[in-house]
Amino acid sequence: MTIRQVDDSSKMNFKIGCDTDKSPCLFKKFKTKRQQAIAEREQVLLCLAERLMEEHGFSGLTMDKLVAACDYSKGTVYNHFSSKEDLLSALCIKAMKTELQLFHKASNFKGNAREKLLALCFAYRLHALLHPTLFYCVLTSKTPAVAERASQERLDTQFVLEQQLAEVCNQLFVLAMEDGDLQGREEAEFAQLSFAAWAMAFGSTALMLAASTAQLVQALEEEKTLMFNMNLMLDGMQWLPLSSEFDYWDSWQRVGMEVFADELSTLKEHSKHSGAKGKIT
Amino acid sequence: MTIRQVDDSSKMNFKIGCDTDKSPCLFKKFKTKRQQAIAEREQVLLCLAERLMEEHGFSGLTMDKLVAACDYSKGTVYNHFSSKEDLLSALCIKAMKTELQLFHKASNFKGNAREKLLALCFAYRLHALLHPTLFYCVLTSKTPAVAERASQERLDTQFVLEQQLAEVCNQLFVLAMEDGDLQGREEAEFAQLSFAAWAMAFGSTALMLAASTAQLVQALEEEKTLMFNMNLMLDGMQWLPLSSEFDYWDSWQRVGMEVFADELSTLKEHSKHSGAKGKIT
DNA sequence: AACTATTATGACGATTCGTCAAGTTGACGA
DNA sequence: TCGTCAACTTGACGAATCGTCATAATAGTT
Repeated sequence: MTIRQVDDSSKMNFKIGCDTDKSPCLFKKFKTKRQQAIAEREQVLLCLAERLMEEHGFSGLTMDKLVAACDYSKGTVYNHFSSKEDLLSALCIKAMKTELQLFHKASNFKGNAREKLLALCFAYRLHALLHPTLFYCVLTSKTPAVAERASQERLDTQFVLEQQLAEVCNQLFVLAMEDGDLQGREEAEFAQLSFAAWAMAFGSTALMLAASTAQLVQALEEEKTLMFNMNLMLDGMQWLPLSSEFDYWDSWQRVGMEVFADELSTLKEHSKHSGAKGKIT
Repeated sequence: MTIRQVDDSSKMNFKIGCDTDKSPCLFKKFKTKRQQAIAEREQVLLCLAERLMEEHGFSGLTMDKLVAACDYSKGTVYNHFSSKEDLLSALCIKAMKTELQLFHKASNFKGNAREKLLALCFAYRLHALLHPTLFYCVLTSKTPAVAERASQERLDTQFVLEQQLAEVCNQLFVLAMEDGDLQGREEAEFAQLSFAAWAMAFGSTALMLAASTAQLVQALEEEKTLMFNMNLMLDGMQWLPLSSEFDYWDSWQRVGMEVFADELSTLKEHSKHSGAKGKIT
């Protein structure tokens, strides 16, 4: 199997088994029970960190608090995450993984290519609403302040996940092309079009999440706004069928009922318990 | 003792270019020289803070460092900014004010309504490139972690500025309607359409600024991407003339040459001195 | 059991945030 | 010019946090 990492002896003492699971389809390839236990503990720590952040807000996540909340000492925690930024980066990875799962679920929606893309956007917004703190976490991880202090391994993982997320979107353009819904576009343009879709979904979602700006758009129906914006842009791409000749609001609602019923009820439950909007502080 | 608007004739700042009450609280009327001096000092502190952030990065801005860098004591600095978040909020206001100035400049571009909207986007991107750290600053200020600890007065100012920025955009929709370039839209829809434009401009700009995602779009021509995305969406709105029948790339370049020549040369100068991209850490 | 490589511990120094009691300033009236 | 007092300034301080490292504990091997 894999050769043991004997080479880098200087780091050996300080780095524990940061699981080298760059490949998502992972065999758990741990030599010892010990490393296995360490990897499992990392997941426990991450869940704890996520809970701390959801409860006490974004700035309420502290290495000291995490240490106090778990059964291990500071040194042990620092063996897993070399800095607070590294922890953030790990949380970002966790968020992207669940996002990817939602994406895969969304692309199973039965419908034409454009409906599937809307389903993807539905998943994107759903994820942001379910985990608003993690959404900010992903944003923050792009900041150089974080990126510069995160371990290279995690940065690589982030990059891979980003590509996988983008690939799900790209495939829909290929599908639309095959179905004849998108004409006169070169395959080389797909990256550009895909980026446009991503930018619109991200921009709309992020702005709607931001509290103060919400005052400006409170007159709008938040639920419909993302779909509305995406439709504007997809019409601009001449992606058939156009929104004037197809009831995408019906599709949007069906995505919620047919694919994400569980998540939506969780969301309702959640917002009942904790006020109007998820706390992010 | 509260004689408010009596002594303004003696304190009038004769600024070239009729500055009536556009900026809400910059040129207030001060009762005493002392308060005048304090207000001026606040501007000095803000400039210092901005420089600290540009030099040492986003996380390099510290109250302690600011205190060390200026000639005043900690208590005095805290008299101006009640917390680090309040300072961030003040920087955000500063950023939005310069952005508003760029917006006004942009709307003077000679052309049809859609060209003017593109000019606005040009200004938006320009501002982000000129002050990447301030761009992140504005983003961060929307975060509850910051908003909850900023003074109410600053939050109000932010809200006013936000409305003014949005109003510049809204006016272009009115203009397009009057010119017959946008048909079949109710005025009630303007807020929605304006939000869509804002979301697209913000999403595209923010994603392109984020370092790691830039790897995904490095194949694209960054310079053209924002314009491309905006055109997709504006075509979707049926905002005439459509991009298929008008050379907006020419307009885009003319905006740079005719309106923002100075800023562009500053930008080039800046990027020469300090590597490829602005540091944000 | 003894030995060694790996992991765990928590006290510690360094930074940073924000406060406050004591000291200083300056506008104003006498 | 001087005294007064409200407003402003100062910097030492306590609390919280970050990250390190010498030392203790443990698992695996002989």
